[in-house]
Amino acid sequence: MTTNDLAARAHALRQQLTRYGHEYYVLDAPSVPDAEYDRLFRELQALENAHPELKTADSPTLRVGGMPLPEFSQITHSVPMLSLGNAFSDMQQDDFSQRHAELVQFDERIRRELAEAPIRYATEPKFDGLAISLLYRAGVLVQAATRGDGISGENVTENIRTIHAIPLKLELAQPPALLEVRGEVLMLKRDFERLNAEQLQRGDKPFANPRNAAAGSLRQLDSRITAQRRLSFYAYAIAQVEGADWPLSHAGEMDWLQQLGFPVVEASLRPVVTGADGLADYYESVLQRRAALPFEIDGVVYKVNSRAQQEELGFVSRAPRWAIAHKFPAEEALTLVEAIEEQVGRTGAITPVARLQPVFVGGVTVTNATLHNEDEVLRKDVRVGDTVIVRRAGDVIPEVVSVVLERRPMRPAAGGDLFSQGEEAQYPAYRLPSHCPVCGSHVVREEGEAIARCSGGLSCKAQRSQAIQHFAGRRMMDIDGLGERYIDKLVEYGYVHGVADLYRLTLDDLLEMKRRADEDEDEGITPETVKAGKVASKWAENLLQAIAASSQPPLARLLFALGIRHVGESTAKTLADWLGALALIRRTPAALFAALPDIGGVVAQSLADFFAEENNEAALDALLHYVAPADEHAPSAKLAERLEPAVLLARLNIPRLTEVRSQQLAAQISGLEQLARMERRQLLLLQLPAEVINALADWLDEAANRSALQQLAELRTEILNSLPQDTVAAHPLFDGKTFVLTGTLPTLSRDQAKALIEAAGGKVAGSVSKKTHFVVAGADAGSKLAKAQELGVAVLDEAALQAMLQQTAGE
DNA sequence: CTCCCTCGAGTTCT
DNA sequence: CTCGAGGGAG
Repeated sequence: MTTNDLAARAHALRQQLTRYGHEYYVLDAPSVPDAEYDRLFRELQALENAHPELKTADSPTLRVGGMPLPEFSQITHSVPMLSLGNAFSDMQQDDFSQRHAELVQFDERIRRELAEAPIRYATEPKFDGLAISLLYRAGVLVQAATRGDGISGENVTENIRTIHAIPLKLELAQPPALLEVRGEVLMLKRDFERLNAEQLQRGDKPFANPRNAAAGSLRQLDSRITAQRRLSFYAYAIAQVEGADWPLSHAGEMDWLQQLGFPVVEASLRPVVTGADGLADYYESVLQRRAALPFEIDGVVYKVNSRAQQEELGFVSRAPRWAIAHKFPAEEALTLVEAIEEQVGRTGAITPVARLQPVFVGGVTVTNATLHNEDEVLRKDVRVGDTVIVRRAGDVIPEVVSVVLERRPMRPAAGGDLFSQGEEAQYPAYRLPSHCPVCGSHVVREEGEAIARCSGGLSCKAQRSQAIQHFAGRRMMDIDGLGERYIDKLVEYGYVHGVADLYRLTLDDLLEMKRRADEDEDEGITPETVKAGKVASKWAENLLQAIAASSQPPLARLLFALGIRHVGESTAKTLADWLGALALIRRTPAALFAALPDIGGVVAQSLADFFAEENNEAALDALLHYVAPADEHAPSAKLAERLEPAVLLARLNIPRLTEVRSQQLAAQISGLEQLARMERRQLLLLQLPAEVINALADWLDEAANRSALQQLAELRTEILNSLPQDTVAAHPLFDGKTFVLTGTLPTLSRDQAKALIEAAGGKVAGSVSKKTHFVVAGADAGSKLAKAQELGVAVLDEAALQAMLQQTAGE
């Protein structure tokens, strides 16, 4: 055969196989026997292997998967994958009338917004699977991504290609230039059961539920494994279309998707209904059919059918206002409280946890449920030995709903006190221990706070171990391979006392620790031990490398990693941006911290306390032997305005000295240094109410206060002198303005645009609110643009932004 | 002083 | 994901 003949044959085979596959997997109506399909498939495979140049992006041979990937790459969604709001309250299984009332409310709200009636709603089941975005260019599947955080997700194209129900190529002579389809990957109940049977046969662990099985299968780096799992897909939305007409209603979208070859849920499960009654009928009917459906669902979804109306309704923060999820009541189960134990968190927070008799609810076996805090336990009056109703709240975290009092071992006497004296003693109400269950330190509950804390600080093993866990976390120092189990052991056996010790660990330490840990848990030495030794040394080498690799973190990550109370990712970034260097941050007094944006009295004091504490100082010094922030810089030029004497005075917590009085005071003195030297009689000359002056004088009479003020003044001068001298004055059009970026800009990346705006004195925020001054929108802008238009916020494109920036040069 | 929003912290299971 | 606390605006 000539090359042309071969190409033609390959093309014909692909067409034939694609058609047969569609008949089999989407239409569920095969027209040829499986053997015939297999024969053609192998012919194409052989042809492509012999002539790799004949391979195409839409070939059915891709369905068997390819080489394992080292990791998934990240993909930014050009249209964010939003989550759906849920306007309905959790309720009992069969509270029909309340459900109806809430639907009427929902429908009324939509009608009010649209000033139109009645409203037509497209409906569909809410699949319990994984949301996926599929991108087709010129009709060929080129990219598939998971939802991730909604903004960016993982590139799972290879795996998605192995799902036969997903077309690799659209059934159109003239496909749209661009089409982005959203839908759900899931595993049918029958495929789930078959997979679990196979898993058991192989001696592998079965999956807890179809959702986990689907997620586990899709997240395989080796797509050949994904190919062996029977995953299904249902499309439910279009995110982008170019080069074709976008249907005018949601139902129209669904019909079009079906024509294009996408599996969509059968028509009787997605009727277009009218008004609250229509929604209620639909809800009840799907609830009835739930068990008989081939896939798992956790509720239904209502969408305003008309796309024009959808646009009119727009978005609120992260969810469309024209689509809403109506979840079925969470499955509940009864179980026994075997014990109530306390966990000690990183900050010392003591959390009571109910240890439950294992019970299968909502797709997983639940054995623990948090009881949050003392008040919560008492409010629900959960006691050891009680039978409780458990459910998985928000679909994830197990929750004790209530106690079944009738089943309490000592039944209360009818009409009388709940318990007689003796019974009360036997089944006592819960009491939070007065001493930490781990280290025995006192448990302290601050006035007005819900949470009680262990006062042991880092001398408490639980807190120390979790402080190290936090330090190693992905968003902090990102030390891979250092899991909870090993950290606990390293602390327990005394290899690690503080975070600095991590950097002193040797290969021998790690292997010894692991050996001891294994001995403690398993019984004795197994024949596997020799083999395990090799695996262990690999693990230990990797870990040492990961630890070494973490020695030059960005300052913000290091600060976050220190685990200072009230200092999370965002506050750490503020500190790094504004103050620039750890050495400066370490000697910054509370008043100066509090002068920074989004840092108030509590956070500022927490910071100052942390760095003043000797143990922390020592630990930090030790750490700095091994770790140096990579991006330290001079304080931000913008700091100057934050260091105004009036601002600092107001943050010193001097009695009676309010914001206004601070300004008046600042105007009358030449600087903080002068104030720090003033005697009472000099203060009396100030133009301020006598009581303010007296309070100020009393405050200054405390030697500690006076020297703190003196030091603050000196530090202020020092910082001002260290500020970059050649700073251009902030751009008047940008200074203090808040910008929000959305969509893809033609030439600038998101980070570049952000840097430009910040350099000009502007602030870049994540979401649009009344306080936003400008929204910079690029291609495929999503909800933020809609929100901006809704709030009447000025919208710029990249060119307009550049033009605004250019005006700096002119001035 | 009172709202509203953002940030921090805690949590379960595979 | 959800709750509570902190920060800042009105």
